[in-house]
Amino acid sequence: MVEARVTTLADVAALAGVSVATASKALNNRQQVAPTTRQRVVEAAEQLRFRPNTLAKSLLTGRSGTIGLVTHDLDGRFSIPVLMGVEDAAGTGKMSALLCDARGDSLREAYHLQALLGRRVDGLVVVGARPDPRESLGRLPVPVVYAYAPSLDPEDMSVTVDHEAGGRIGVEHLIACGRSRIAVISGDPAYGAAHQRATGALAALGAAGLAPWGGEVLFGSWTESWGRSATEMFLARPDARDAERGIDGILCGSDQIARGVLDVLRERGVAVPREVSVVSHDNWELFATGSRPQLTSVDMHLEDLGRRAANRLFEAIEGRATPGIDVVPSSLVMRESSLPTG
Amino acid sequence: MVEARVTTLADVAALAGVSVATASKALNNRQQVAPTTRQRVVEAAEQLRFRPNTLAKSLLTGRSGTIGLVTHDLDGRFSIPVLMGVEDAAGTGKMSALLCDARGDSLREAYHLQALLGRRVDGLVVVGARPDPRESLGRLPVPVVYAYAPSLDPEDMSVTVDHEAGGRIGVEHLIACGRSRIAVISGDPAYGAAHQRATGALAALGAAGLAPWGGEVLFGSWTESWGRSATEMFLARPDARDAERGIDGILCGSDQIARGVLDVLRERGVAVPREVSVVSHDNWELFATGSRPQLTSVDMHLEDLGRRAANRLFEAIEGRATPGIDVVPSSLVMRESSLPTG
DNA sequence: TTGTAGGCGTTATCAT
DNA sequence: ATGATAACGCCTACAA
Repeated sequence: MVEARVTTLADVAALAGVSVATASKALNNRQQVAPTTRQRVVEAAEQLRFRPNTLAKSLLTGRSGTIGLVTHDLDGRFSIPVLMGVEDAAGTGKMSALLCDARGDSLREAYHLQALLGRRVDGLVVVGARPDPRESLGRLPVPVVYAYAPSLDPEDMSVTVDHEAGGRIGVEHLIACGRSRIAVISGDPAYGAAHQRATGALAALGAAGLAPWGGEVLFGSWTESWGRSATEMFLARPDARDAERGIDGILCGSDQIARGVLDVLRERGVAVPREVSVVSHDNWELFATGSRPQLTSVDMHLEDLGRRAANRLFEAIEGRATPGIDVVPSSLVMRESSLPTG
Repeated sequence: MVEARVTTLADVAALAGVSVATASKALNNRQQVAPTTRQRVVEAAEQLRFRPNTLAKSLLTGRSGTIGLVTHDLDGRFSIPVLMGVEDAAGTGKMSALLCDARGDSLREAYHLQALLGRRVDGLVVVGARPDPRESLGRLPVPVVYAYAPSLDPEDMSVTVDHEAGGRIGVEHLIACGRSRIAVISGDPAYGAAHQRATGALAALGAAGLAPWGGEVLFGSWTESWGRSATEMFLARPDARDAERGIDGILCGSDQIARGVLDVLRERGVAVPREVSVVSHDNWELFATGSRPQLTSVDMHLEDLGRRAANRLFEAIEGRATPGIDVVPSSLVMRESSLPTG
């Protein structure tokens, strides 16, 4: 399709036979213009498919109506929902989002930052690849909100997840299901989240006077394969399936891990949820609902997190900045892998 | 963090004790400025952390250095790699991308379109939620490239996937593995891709003088659950595991379907790939490598598709538009679920 | 080598 | 009610 020339307000004014000033007022619903004139201008604008040049307005107002979105794993599982939330919050207003993928590289991040600031974004949302706290970008000419991965500087604005609470919620649910011999399979120990979830789980167990089955939390990776290995390790213990002392619940660090767990349990003829109840983290629909049985999982509400980040940013842009970390509570999504009560 | 005031070229010029014109020349490496002056200007710029206002330049040049990205399923599996490719191609240059999620809603799409055109994007990439052809946006003031979902108008620029070839490739590989009794489990019949992949598969079978095992291609949905059901239907046939006439290969419409297929085959004690080889589509790493055995899968090279879309758009922006559909070839990624030869 | 002036498209102010 | 004009920040002739 060939491009047509871009029409300007001057074109509209000319066609309507008025000055640009009048045309501007007419189109912006200023009250100092005759109805008939306004009508003529509006028609001219429509006829010419006039679309005001936001850039010119921005130059004048100093506001671009644009925010910068810096992500660190566009291909990852966690950035996307956050981005959606941000986009959602922005879309409902008149904000647009410039997207950049820095891929965990701080040089690339710096480069993109320059480009965004040059485009005079009104603010920035920086989405981390992993939940671990990150370096602050420091003092910038526009407000910044750190999403998912909070900033190390408490004076910055961050919105993140309470992984410890996630672990707690998972265990509490298992206990509520009447389980007391609960094994905990966490993920990659290089991630703070793996430890925090474990800590929360241990706390909940402790509060009920329990200890994790097998004596300790297992760390590995966020993969199905690790879920399978860990489960096999557990089942290899002589008392694993003992009616009195065997496992009756498993908390997994992610849906993928849980997926591996379920596969092995099925192979070994362990009934889920009757014999062993399973709860996992992330509530990744695809994994959680594709499995048999479907997974009960802790949802981090990442899209909500993104929306909050955006809204906090908008407030900061309006001059009402709120330093500190905002924690979005997780919640449990119940499915078949854990039966409430028995 | 508190915001600092934004510095302008005038500030730099003032600090350096020159006119804005000279400052501009100095910073843009124009050759008509004394080295010492340039030095002073550069230092002033650095000291003030000067960052030229791209918007002002855009107003002047008529180029915003920005492209609009309209996606229809940010949460979906297929948009993201395409977006990554686009972002990648843009990032290497000096283009930035404005991201919008229209969520399959054409009203929302129109709304976002207005916003993007108002921001004077230099061009647009429209990414479909599904591969089926879509309505053209028609004549717009900037070039548009349709990615993944091609435009119905052949005069538009589109970059898409050859699903038929994908189906063909899958079957040809199975045949090359020595398989001849190949069942085909496709996906949701509401998707053109489901039919095209099936058509390609049938063509390849026909070329080898074969017909699909069971007589026809099965359509269902893109889920694991459907993969399981379909497999059970096949295995329920009396000759399914006959050494002479039984299934020895399965082509699946997606990795998720294949996942379900593998699960049931394992449960029934069917050895993969020895007894039955399995090939699927999409090559979604997470699914393809998490399964046992890992999946041989047809990769659509979506990131490459995104890059191509972006590059074609950039060419069009430069005035070298190339109407028509560009098809990115798929290729096979071999893993354990299909053994080459036997 | 440096500075002055005009203009990009829009809005707001101030005349008319 | 309408229009002329300045201003936003920058770049590029052209003049000095």
